[in-house]
This record gives sequence, C-alpha cells and structure tokens, in this order.
Amino acid sequence: MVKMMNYSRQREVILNTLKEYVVHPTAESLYEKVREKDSKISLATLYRNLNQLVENGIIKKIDGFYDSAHFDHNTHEHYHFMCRNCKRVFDIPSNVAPDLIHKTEETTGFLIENHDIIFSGICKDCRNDMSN
Amino acid sequence: MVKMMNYSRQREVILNTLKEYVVHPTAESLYEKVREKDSKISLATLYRNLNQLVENGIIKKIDGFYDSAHFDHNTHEHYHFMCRNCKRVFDIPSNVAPDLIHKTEETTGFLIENHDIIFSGICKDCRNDMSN
DNA sequence: ATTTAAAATGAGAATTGTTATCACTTATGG
DNA sequence: CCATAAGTGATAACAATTCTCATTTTAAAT
Repeated sequence: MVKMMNYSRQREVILNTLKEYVVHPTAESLYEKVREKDSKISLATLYRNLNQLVENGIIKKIDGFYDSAHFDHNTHEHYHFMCRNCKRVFDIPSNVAPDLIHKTEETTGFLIENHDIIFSGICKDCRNDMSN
Repeated sequence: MVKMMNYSRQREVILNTLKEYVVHPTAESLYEKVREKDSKISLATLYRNLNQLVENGIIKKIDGFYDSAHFDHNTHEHYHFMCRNCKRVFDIPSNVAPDLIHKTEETTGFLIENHDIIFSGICKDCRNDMSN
C-alpha cells in the first residue's frame, strides 16, 4: 500500500528546479532558485517536499558532507564527491567499486539496505585553475 | 609547521574514553562516559577537543548518518555501517572496495583527499534476534 | 623558581540546519 | 459540489554544534 501523494504546484516547482542541476544543491541554494520561480513558497514547504520525495524514492538525500544535506534527482546507483575548493557536489559512477554490496554482506553478515561513498578533494576544474 | 597542542587533562580523558569504544559513539554519548570520569568537563571542551583531535589526524569524524556525527579512534583505512535497528556504528574493512581511490581518480580526473563509505541496514546481531 | 604568552577551560549564549505546530487552502473521489 | 485528506505559509521550536569571554593552566624562557 503505497501512500498516495496529492498533486501540488509547489512540489512540481521544487522537483523541476532540482532537475535543472547537474551538481547537487543544498536545501538552501535550491530554495533560492525555487523562489525565483515562485516567491511565495515557504522554506517549510521546501523541506517537507524534499523529505517526501526522498521517502517516495523520487530523489536522494546526500548526507555526509560537513555542513548540510544535498539533494540529487539521479536515483541510479552512483556515488558523490565534494570539491574542497568550489564546494560543488559531483556524481561518481558506481563502477569504481564493483560488487561492493555483495562483498560487504559476505564479509560482515550484515544486511545492507543503503550505502553511499563520499569523496572529497579537488575537482578537475579547480586543479586546472590552480596550475595556472 | 605543525601546530603544537599543549597537554590537557581533559583532552587525555576524552581520547582515552573514546578508545574504550569498539563501536563509534556520538559526541553526546561519549560525553556521558567522559562525565563519569570527570564530572566537570564542559560540553564545549568535548567538542573543541574532538575537533582538534580530528584536525591533527588522531581520530576520525564520521559524518553521513542521519542525525549527528560519530567519532572513531581507528585511523586506518576502513568504512562504516550503522544498524537501523540498534543504531550502533561498526567498522567495515577496506578490502570490500579494492583500489577505490586510484580508480576514482583515473575515472574522474579529480584529486581525492578523503573518502568514506557509509552503509546502513541490519547488523548480524539484530538479524539473529529478529529471526527468533 | 618566576615570569610570561599562548593555549585551554567552563558556563552559557548564539548560530545553523531542520522539523513541528496550526489555522487556512487546495486536491481528489464519490 | 461536498467531504475529507493532503498540502501550505508563517513562524516557533528544536537539536547539534560553535562562539564568547573571563579565568585557569601549560610550556618555555629567563
């Protein structure tokens, strides 16, 4: 029994705005963009809808970066990298860690339900800029 | 030029207490244990010292679990799992993802400085308990 | 040993990201 | 079109963490 979500204009704006991102914003920076399209949407509505979209598997929440959560419209298996310099959060393809779940379950006897790999360092753009 | 840390009794108590853990506590639960040994240590002192120990590479901070940070006295490369049921945070050996840094740097052109894998699910003990 | 400057402390206020409350509005199915 | 469940905006509340500041402790140099 999947709990029904009613339509809401605000949720649509929020999801569409998130989909415009290639990198993955915090609630705060997403809120700025959302407000450009609908200046009445409240911050509580943003958080409520982000949580709801996460619970329904439509988007993913990325925890693990030092400050606040980031949100990702890509729900395929992949991992994340934050640049220490520009603070952008990029996708990392999942083939960098083949067979990770299976190996971990074998090794530990734990049941793995969720996982993410969180990398940080310097992205390609910033490396190039630094060497100039 | 490594910044010198002066000795402090409080820091010693905090580090020693952290070392008693097999699983990895939050600041809050570590604080309870620390207060049993020295009931005068302030919460600010705990946080200040944990951050300082992290900056000096003596302990590691584990972000990425839904609520608060956990702290780990084991600085060897390894990963982390939180049980959804008992909320304990366990170590996962790093050989579940061989050559992860190298492959990721190759694939992306990014410079990787830090990384962690965050798993969640049900630990072995809780699986056993559940099947009773 | 005494002095001195930097480092650390305790207590509590402040800050930040996020969630809860509540009166009101909108969506949906009969 | 009515009833009811779901969603909203505004703002208060919250929890984790950091900051402030007057006082104390450490280290190292006299």
